[in-house]
Amino acid sequence: MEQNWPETQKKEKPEEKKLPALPNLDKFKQIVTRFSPNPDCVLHLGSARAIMLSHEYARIYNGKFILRFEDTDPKIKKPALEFYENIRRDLKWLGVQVDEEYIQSDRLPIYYEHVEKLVVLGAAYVCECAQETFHKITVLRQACPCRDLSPLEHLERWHKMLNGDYKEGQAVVRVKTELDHPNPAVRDWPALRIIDTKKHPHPRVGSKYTLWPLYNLAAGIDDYLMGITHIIRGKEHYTNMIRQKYMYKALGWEYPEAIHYGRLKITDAFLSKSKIMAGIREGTYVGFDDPRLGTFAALRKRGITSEAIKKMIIDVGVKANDVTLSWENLYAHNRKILDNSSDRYFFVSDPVELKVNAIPKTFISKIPLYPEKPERGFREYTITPNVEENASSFWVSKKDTLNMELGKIVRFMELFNIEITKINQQATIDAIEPKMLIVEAKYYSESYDDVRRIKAQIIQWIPKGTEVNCEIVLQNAQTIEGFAESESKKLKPDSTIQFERFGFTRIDKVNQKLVAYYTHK
RNA sequence: GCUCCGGUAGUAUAGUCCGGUCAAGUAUUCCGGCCUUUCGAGCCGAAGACCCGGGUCCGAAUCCCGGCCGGAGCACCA
Repeated sequence: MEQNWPETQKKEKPEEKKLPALPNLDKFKQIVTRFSPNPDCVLHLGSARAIMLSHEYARIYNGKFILRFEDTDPKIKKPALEFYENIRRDLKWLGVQVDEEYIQSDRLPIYYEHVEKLVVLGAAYVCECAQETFHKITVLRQACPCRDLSPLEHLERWHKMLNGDYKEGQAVVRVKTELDHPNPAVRDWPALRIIDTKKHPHPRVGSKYTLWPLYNLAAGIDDYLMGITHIIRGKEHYTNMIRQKYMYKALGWEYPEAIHYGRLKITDAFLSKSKIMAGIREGTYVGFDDPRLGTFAALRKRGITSEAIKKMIIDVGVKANDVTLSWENLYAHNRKILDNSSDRYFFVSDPVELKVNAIPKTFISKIPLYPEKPERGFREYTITPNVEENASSFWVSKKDTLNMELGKIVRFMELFNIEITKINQQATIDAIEPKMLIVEAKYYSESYDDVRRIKAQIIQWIPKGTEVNCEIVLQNAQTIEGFAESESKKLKPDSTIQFERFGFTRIDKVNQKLVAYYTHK
């Protein structure tokens, strides 16, 4: 026992938050969890709880994690081929190891078998009532005309269903519950219906089947057959557990442990499939990875790491109340990860030309990629003043010129100090186009120590002529244009860096132009 | 409307089952300071919460009742 179930709640130091122990562990030989998405959309942060918690528990207990595609609605929540692979890719990115994978559209005969069994047992029946009629009757806690027919008659109806004698909407299989159950939604729930797959072909199996299980039948049977010990899913499924328990009882099965957590939202992001899909269709979003979306694809593109998401989810835990996460919280986790793995580079936004005169010699600036760890290397720039004027021009951020005034000493980081000799009226700078600003300075001194005491502003600089055009895409999809230093051309797409005094970004494209996505400060 | 579930600082969470050690812990945010050739990291400090009202009890964040607020379900969706 002790070995099988490592401690989940060690007292120790309160360093890493741990998940609470799963209930009734000793009832099971091996813990089995599952994540069961409908491949009708991409995955987003709203699914993170189900994924991370289910997977994490499987790993903690040396159990098994199953991915199950629930693609049994070819009509309303129609799956699409692209999303199966998409979901697998997202899970991989999230660091999830799938031990087994199932696709429900491959398993229809299994569901049919169980339906037949339930019908024979008298635990399910084929109902020919119109939907509306059925509800009118059950609201009154009464049996519909079909319910009390003999199992034999229902078996006959069932075979008619299999034969295709009914058309869409003409019959439905219901699982018997209790007609006086306080919640009308539980009373004789529908388990399987007919879909005209000539009109609505399934993306994987086309028109091969017309009888399709509903959620409670398919998920309920699969959870049992796959040996799921702990179901971790959203609280919208709470009533489904109650419904399914009737079927389990009829079949003599024991229902797994079920944990229902609350909805997860994040401020200002759309975490609803329908809104995402609508936005894509209408062209509001450039794609599933549009930075405004809460999809994993978008988060990935923005440089949010899966480790940060995992930490966040473990932090949130399994409570039944809804949570509205703040981006700041996610960023804090992510920053800790990125800070260590990201090299530092220079970026100037709204570049302003700054000419430095009276440069006494050629300077070679070796700038560490990561100041605290020189062993990570350097990038190097040589500043050679022109012979006519001993001058050289640089690009600096307009933002930084806002603080400049005549006579002020400013340090070019890791290069030299300058004194401002010419600049537009301070009050007007803000309104002037960066290109129209005229800023000049003269060389002041080289050593950092010279300006340390006066706390001179330390700014980023890029030698004119070496700049790389750079576009930074923000979370709101707006972009910032500027220049990055030339060494940034060596960066690989998908790496994350920090543009000093600007923020962390993920490199998206390195061509003529550098395209980066802003991650966070 | 009916059936469930939940309400601890800005955000999230611990504690609630088995009332006292909780004048409420932690993370993050915010604020102040230190450090730093980044407005990042790190360090120190400060601020900030038990939905409301009754009841039980020597004692309630924890138990009971009522209210308020929030969420979910009430599909031939998942």
